[in-house]
Amino acid sequence: MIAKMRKLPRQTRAHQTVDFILDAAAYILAERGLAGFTTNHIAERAGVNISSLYQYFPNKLAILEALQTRHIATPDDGYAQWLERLRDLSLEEVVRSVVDVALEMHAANPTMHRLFLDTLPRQTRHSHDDFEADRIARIAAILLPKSRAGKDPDMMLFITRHALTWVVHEAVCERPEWLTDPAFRKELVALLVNFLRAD
Amino acid sequence: MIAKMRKLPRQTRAHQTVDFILDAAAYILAERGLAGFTTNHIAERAGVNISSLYQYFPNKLAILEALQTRHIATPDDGYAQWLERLRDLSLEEVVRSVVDVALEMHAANPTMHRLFLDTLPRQTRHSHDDFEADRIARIAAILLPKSRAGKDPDMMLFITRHALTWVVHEAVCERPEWLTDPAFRKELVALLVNFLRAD
Amino acid sequence: MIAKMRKLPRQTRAHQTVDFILDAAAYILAERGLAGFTTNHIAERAGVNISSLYQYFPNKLAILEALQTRHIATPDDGYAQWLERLRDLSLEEVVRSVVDVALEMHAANPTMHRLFLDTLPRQTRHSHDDFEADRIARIAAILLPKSRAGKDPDMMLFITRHALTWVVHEAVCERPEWLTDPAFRKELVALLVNFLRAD
Amino acid sequence: MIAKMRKLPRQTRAHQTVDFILDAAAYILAERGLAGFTTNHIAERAGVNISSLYQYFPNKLAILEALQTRHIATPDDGYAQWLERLRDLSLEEVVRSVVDVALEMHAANPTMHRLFLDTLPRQTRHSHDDFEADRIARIAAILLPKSRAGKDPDMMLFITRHALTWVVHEAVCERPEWLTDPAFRKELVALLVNFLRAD
DNA sequence: TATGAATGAGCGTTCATTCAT
DNA sequence: CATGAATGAACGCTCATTCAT
Repeated sequence: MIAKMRKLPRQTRAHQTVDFILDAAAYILAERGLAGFTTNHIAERAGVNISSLYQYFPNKLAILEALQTRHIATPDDGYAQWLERLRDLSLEEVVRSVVDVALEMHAANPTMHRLFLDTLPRQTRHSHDDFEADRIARIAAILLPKSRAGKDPDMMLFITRHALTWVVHEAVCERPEWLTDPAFRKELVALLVNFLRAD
Repeated sequence: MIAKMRKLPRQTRAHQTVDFILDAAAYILAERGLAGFTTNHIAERAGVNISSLYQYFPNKLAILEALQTRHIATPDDGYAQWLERLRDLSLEEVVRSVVDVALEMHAANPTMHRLFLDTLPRQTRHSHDDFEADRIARIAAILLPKSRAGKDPDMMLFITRHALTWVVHEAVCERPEWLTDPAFRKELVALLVNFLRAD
Repeated sequence: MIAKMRKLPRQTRAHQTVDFILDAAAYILAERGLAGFTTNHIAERAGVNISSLYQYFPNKLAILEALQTRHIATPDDGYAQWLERLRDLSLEEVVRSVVDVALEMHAANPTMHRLFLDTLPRQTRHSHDDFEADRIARIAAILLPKSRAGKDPDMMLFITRHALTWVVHEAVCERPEWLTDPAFRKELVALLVNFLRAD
Repeated sequence: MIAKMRKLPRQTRAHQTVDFILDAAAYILAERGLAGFTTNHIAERAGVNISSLYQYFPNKLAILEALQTRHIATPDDGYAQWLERLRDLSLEEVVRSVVDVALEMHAANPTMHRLFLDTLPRQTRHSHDDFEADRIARIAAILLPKSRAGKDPDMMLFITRHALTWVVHEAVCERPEWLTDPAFRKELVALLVNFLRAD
């Protein structure tokens, strides 16, 4: 968010402007899709002049990225601690915790998550997934030692990661109510635990 | 492919033209993404006049859809028979068979599959997935009786379906070589069987 | 109609083709206006191939002209005789006769006449009016000697001619039922007779 | 002119742009007819970017309408007063006054009036004539009581209105010099007075 | 800092017309 | 004689972006 912005807003008024723009951008993206996602429309909807928009964002893509970035919780200290605590838990407890986090993350603002999943092609989709991947990778590093010894740990990791991610993603799009349903959480845990624990 | 075409090519020359157009469309989509997917570029690349393009396709979207349709194997008689034969198999055997089919389908032309997954947003993606969904749904109807009794069969089905689909999709995009790797197939089977068979 | 056609249809089948084309042209003109009056649409509506159309008409304009020509009664022998007979009548009788002819001409196919008046700009409107003008001019040559001596006979003629023509035209467009109403005819006669006769 | 514009020009520079566009539009319409009346040509001739044109006019038709509107004198207070004064005049004086106004209106800018009459089909012609119709209708309300009692007053009105309008229109197109010729005015008055006063 | 005005490249699409069969 | 296929020029219009106030 910082990296790609032309200049940082120094006054609160400017902060507002940026927020207006991003809100408008979200609205436009939702309402008219990626094709209708035009700087002119965004500016108009935001009630700011198109030139003002370009004062904060160097180009259209930057808006899209800022939009995505705004909805990813940046990992903080709490995260590191949480990660640390996982080490001492059982496989099932770890998985349960991970699944919980994934569900919570998406349950927080499912419409926004869905927006990106629905309108953006894979290529355009922002680091979001990278972030997630990274986190899950770290977690996996904790998980693997607790799991059966598969031939190719990378492969197990890959499957675990994407199965979880995408089943949640599909739920975001098609069964958002499940995101807070304990039964769903239980099934997800079953899916992963049984896979990792092995036969 | 037929449905959405403006008029059917009658002469072989015309058939060629349509093929050129679709080939070019694939090329353009791969090379410049959905944003660069313009009728003018497609026509130019195809070496046909833009008007010829519009003689066969009523608009841009139709080309995209034709492109997707061209790469879906239409279920045939063999499919029905195969489906029938599943009934008498064990859970594990059924899953194995299903996973095999999924892998084969994508292994056949992974670049093409990836093309769509990478460049098209969910919304634009054609019935392909619907097809797949339908098939997997039928299969699931066979699978469920052989599985543990979950609280919500719909949920189990949902998870099974998307876990398989998307792990394969991600493999298409990032580990295409796995599509023919027996180890990958074995892990996938493990994922699903252990989930369905229960805890 | 003959003059501008590329080749004369020799067989009855060809005659039909030409008729189909003109019928379709009329339909298209009525339904989509002059802007939608395209050779492709006409051919399609006529059920003939576009190339066949071009075998009979050298270009689009020719169709439009043929269409207009088809609906002008070409002056024949009866006309000359009728004209001759006018010479011996009184002013009022002549005017009555002229008004009758004008009304009959337009009453015959008012929708067609209206079509041209509504959709074609003055410039594009075919010789129709020229024809009419010519006839009315001849008639005027008979009328004038029977009328008062105005300062500028050309002017009187101009006014008489256009007043009649356009009042009828407007009636065609907005009060087609008047075209056969004796009261309307009587008023038109009054308009012209009182103008020509008097003070 | 205001109604159909996308946004109002705020700076004088913008005002100029709009004027340039309308001037160019008039030129193009005159020079190449309605068929050649393309937004690209207009913009080029106006020396402004095509996008600027679209910033002020939502589409091609709007330009045409603005062009027509620009040349209709909007009825003002003077008009109402003039109308009032007619009430106390004799039939002949009223008609004379009305004819005068009609002639003056068209004499003011005959080429412009001709432009519309020649190039635009009836359907496309703007409210101009409606305006005129409305005014003449009001006037007719004053005229009729002073006239003979015809069977169908609506019919008399119709004839009076269109005879005047179209004879003037034809004069605009073919005898513009007559618009200021007292003889022409006298003949027009004769046409209408003798019709209304009756036989 | 924010606004109105301007711009050029390009897009999707249709048209009148001609060529090959 | 009639058809299917092809073509190039043009059209209306929008986009992301920059300049002048």
